[in-house]
Amino acid sequence: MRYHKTPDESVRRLPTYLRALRFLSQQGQERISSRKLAEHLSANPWQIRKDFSYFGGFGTPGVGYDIKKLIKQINKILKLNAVHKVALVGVGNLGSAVLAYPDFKAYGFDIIAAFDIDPKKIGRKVKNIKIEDISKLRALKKRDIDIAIIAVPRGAAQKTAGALVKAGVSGILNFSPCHIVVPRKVKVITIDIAMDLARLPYYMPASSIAKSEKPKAIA
Amino acid sequence: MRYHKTPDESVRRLPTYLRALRFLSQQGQERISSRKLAEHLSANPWQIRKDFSYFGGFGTPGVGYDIKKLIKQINKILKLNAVHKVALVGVGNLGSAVLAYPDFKAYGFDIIAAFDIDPKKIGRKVKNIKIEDISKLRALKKRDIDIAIIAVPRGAAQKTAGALVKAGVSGILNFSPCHIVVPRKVKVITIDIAMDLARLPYYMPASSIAKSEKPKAIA
DNA sequence: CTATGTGAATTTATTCACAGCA
DNA sequence: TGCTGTGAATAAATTCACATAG
Repeated sequence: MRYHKTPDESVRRLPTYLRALRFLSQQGQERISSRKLAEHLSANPWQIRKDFSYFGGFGTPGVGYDIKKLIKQINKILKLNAVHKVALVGVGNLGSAVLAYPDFKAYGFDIIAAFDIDPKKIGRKVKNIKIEDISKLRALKKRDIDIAIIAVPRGAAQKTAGALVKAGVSGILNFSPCHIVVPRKVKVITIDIAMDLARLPYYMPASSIAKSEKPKAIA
Repeated sequence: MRYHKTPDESVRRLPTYLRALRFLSQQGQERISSRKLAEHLSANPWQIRKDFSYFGGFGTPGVGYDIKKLIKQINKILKLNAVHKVALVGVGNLGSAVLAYPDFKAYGFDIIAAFDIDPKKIGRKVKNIKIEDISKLRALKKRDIDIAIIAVPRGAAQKTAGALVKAGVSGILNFSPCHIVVPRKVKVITIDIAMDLARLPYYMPASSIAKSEKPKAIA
């Protein structure tokens, strides 16, 4: 393996490989070829092999990949082989759904703290986690929390992000529908459901779009 | 403007431009330069200009872009200038959060139907929408619904997708944590929260990762 | 004979640099 | 002068093709 800057796109694909491999492993499968894995994901075999090769090649020529071993390797690459303690900020509709999301544990994420600004919510327990006052947000680092999930209204998102950075997190998953600015050392991934929905119609055939148009024609 | 195949990446960025422009417009701003817009988004001016140029260039040299006009243009490109009627399938934690998500209306999406398999939920009203039996899912087309949101458990996702395709939708936003297969003419965008969270640690400095590791060292 | 791993070729996307308009 | 729009240059990602290992 020569020197390669790993494409960001490869990193983006690794979790989906992981998801598929975990599924196959649970089905009792022990080995898989890049071709079979590609079929399973609607992807191409050479893409998968290339992606793995950036990190060193984990397969056996003529045989394929050992699923369990591959899972371990990907976990290691993605730094998922240590448990990550996570704080949730904002226990509204979306925040509550996040708390109930079943898959986090499987990938090594443990939500151990939740914060809200609403006095009616503070002190209540959701999914065995006591909701704390958002003003108690400092010193997450002392509690070993390095990742936070922001699920507060748009107007509070940037302030929350600032507080989280001060509190020492180095990764943020942002569900608030806005761009947030943080120091370079902190990684933010924003999920804005409306943004994803908004690019769906572009790919849909025009004929399929229901004709209930607003009268907003462009000259 | 010559012939260009528009990069998919440009299409992915358009909704975020739209989000920023809507915000600026609400603040009462009427014009903006690519430089200022870029600052607002932590992006580069030339990227923004290039993105717009794929669709024809909407600005005035020496002046900048008329925000309202630009919003209309982007809406048109993304086919958001007609209302899209949307069905939600699966009214669990995440589905309920989606129903309550405030921004859909602003982008022209109207969730007018919700389906679930749980008899206890069927018939109940959530956010003014009566939950229907999932078996009633056929003929969404007749109700002018061209987009569906899947928020059912993993095991039911592929079956649901198949039913939706049969029912005539041509766009699917999939929240179930799995890859789903549909005919080429149907566009699927999958949001798997765990997948996004799973690539966060990769970008975090190793020193920041709490050392509560599982004893799963690789040889 | 099968399936990986990887340089090289190709395609796609980003960045630059500047011509031309207001 | 200030800012857009866009060819050309550069960089990044994907795909190919095949040498190599089991």
